[in-house]
Amino acid sequence: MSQTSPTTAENIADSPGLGAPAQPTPAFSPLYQQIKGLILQSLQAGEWKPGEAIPSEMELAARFRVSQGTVRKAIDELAAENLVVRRQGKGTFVATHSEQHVQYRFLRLMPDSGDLDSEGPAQRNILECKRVRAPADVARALALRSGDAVLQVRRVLSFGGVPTILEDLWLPGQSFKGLTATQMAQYQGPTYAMFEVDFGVRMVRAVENIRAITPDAAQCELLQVPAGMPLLSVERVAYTYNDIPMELRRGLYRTDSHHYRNELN
Amino acid sequence: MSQTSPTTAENIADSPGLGAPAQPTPAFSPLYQQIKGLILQSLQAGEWKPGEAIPSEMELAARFRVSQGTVRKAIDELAAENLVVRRQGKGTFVATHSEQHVQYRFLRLMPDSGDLDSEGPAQRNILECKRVRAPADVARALALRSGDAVLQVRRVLSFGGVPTILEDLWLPGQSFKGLTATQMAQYQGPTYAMFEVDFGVRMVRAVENIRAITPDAAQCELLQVPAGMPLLSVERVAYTYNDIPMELRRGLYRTDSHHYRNELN
DNA sequence: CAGTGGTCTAGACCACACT
DNA sequence: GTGTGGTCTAGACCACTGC
Repeated sequence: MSQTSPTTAENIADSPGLGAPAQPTPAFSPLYQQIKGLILQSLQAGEWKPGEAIPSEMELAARFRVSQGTVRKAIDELAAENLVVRRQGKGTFVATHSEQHVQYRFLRLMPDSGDLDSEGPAQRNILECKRVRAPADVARALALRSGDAVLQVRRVLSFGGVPTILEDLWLPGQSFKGLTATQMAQYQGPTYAMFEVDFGVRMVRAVENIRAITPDAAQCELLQVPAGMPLLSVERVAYTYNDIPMELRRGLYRTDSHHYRNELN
Repeated sequence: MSQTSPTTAENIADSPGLGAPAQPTPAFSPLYQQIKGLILQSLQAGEWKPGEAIPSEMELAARFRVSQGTVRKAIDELAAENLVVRRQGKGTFVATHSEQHVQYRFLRLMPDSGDLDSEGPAQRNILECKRVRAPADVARALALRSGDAVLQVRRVLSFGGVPTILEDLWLPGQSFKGLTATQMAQYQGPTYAMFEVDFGVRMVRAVENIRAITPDAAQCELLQVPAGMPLLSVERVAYTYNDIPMELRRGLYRTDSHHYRNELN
């Protein structure tokens, strides 16, 4: 394929036999972007599970009838977005939360000295896990209808025995059928890893809105914190593939011995 | 150069005649990394000023005796780090804060609806601008010795007439000789742009530590906020090329009508 | 039109991991 | 050794900008 058609509005033929609904490709985009899109579809469709290797660059090049370099550029972007991890000599793997290397994928809280791992594993205390009808704000964040079933989990995270985070999670009832408090409590490793393994839901990005607030009496009690101590309110929406919101999380962080760290580039 | 020496520990000859102290290149790295390093040196040395175009990929390839593709990969990384901006058909330009496209380069505060620009230009009220001897904590953050001269600026930023941010800036006295309150007040556009234009200091990245705090009486007064309202404490260290810290900034943000927004990938 | 960055290819070789 | 990702090259053509 020596630079034949690609520049004008034609796109790669939808790979047949995959059962994908062949959604119409809107406009022109570079070949490697189209390849990226196709690989993305396979990731979403679960053709390769988190932690598994995807086909080699040569195989993909053959499948899509393009050169290896083009596939490479597509995978480069997927790797830059943390959807995929390259390992020299071994292959390219679907990213997963189930690896201790990336313990706290989205948690930006750090002890004032050292890092979270130096404080040992977090203790998770599940206070509640119930099925409720989504309030308006929760429904809006999760792109549901008000009143739809959602699971609500309330828990306290402690580091080194000190209660540090109080958070509520809301999850679409549809996707998280059967989630129980014991399941939340007993699973070893990141909560997002459990979502992958038990529910096939993989979070790929998140957005946080942060404020300073004064906790109410109940919140102070749960965090064993004196009344009036200001806390960090962190509202996070986490998304799966395709920008579908799959979790709303409202956390209160103690910031007297920890801080929220953000690196700006 | 058909793949001759590059893989073993040899590195590119230091480009002669540039006056650079030819600091010894430590170990092996891919060719494109070495090229990236050389371009970086030129950026640091000020061979091309912010906003200016750097030589074309072909020119750089000729200068460094490598292929255009190798230069391209080097520039790709520099662009990913926001040190350089590519513009198709025009060239590659040294990144600058002096463009309204990137108004608030490091400020993550957003109004609860809309964005900062929708609130019109921020009003800056300079309260103080004085030369002081660096306290221990400031000195540590700026990699100075305790007692070294630093400039301290205190100001209030208002959006739509509402005081929203109270912040103190500390700058190394050495690099910011002659900075005055009127200069801070009169300059149109981003403060970081003024640093570039007037002092030749370009900030390329920053790290922020965030906490919830209760302001003292003086702070409440300055922000015209009731006593006891919790505020976001944002401590930022901004770095120039080579990871040299050049600014410490301690800000207090109102988060009753705004929030700190962070996107996690 | 010429010059710039952007895309695509094809082939070579290197570094690494496994067997 | 074989297979994987990683680097490097050389050459072609496309898309955008400005003269």
